[in-house]
Amino acid sequence: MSIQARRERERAERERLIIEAARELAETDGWEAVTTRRLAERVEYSQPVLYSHFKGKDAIMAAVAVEGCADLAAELRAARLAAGGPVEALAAIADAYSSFAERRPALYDAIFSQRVDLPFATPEAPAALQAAFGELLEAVRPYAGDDDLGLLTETLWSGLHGLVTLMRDGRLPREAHARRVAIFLDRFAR
Amino acid sequence: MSIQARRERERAERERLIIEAARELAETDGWEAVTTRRLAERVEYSQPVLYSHFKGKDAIMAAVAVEGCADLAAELRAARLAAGGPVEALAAIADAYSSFAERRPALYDAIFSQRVDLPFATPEAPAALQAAFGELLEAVRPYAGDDDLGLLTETLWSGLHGLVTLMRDGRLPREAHARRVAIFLDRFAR
DNA sequence: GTGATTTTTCTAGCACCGCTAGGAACAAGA
DNA sequence: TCTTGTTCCTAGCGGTGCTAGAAAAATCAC
Repeated sequence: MSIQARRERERAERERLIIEAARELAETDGWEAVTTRRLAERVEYSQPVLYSHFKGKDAIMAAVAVEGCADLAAELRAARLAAGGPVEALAAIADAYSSFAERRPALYDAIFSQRVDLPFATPEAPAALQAAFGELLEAVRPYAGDDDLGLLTETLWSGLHGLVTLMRDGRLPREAHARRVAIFLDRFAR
Repeated sequence: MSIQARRERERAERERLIIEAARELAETDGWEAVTTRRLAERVEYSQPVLYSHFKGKDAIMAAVAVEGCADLAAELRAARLAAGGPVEALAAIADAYSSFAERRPALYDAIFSQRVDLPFATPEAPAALQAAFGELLEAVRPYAGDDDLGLLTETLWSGLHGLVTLMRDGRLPREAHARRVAIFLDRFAR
């Protein structure tokens, strides 16, 4: 019995190791540098062990995404709680969102851009993801008015996502990002 | 003299052939199916000829993107001109934008999502791209108020882009898309 | 402790990718 | 018809994700 437990513990440890290696590699060199070979080398195992933990590279990315989402949720929460009133909270959460995307692009991409099969807008969505969305939702609540709160939050999220992604891959001038966000929030909350 | 001209004409023709093949393949099977080998087979030349026309696969995608952008610009323009007043025009253009992204996902991705080095927010940006942006700009103009028209247009664009991309890759429930767009436009124009 | 069995892990390789060097085939001019 | 210059293809490089089957290690039975 105990030996089975030890084995499972070791397996879980190694799984963590893989996820961390993937995240580190992605954050330093970008996702295109995250290959199964490099990953295997990092964790000091051969390639096939990765496939005993994850179905494939996509699943590894998904795992990294879920973890990263917890970080995002925490940052959003901190920003929201530190703010004085509803106006500041909305601005703070938008700022935290942008900041996360800028500081941790690889993580942001894994969560929101890369094609990776995570359940999103369903009850089966990872808790961290729901938590992050929940933070946005609370910031939006004061502005809901007659609109559906969930849909309105999704709209805010989409707006931020669009602003951030188009800016980050060079389709919108970076220097005006803050002003665009300000305009967006102003209209959103008006 | 004439022989040189014929050669250049043939070259241009073949270049068109490559771009069309890439677009078709991308639109039917997705960009991941567009490989230099398959492309070469389609145009009935060997792989290396592609590289005598384009610097690499990215450049081919960029060429497809520019072409596709002309289509988008035309559709946006048609939608805008067919609309009665400013309110209808904004709704129509948002609808046309969404519709383009849904009907021609591969094209949309090449233009707005894939990492492809096109000059965007500069004077050197392809004319088609500027034309598409210009259509958005005209639709936004009546709503500018005290805001900078360019920035405001970028914000609208970002919002639509976010809504469309998150919906299209399964991160937002598809069925509520129209309602989200409506909410967004309502707040945007309020 | 020793042999059999089960589990884990690695070696080697598949089919594919983008891209390119170097030689063969072709077309143009003498 | 022969030479020259251009065009184009064959073959191959180093890489990718992923997997079958052998080797090694750990566990169990005696």
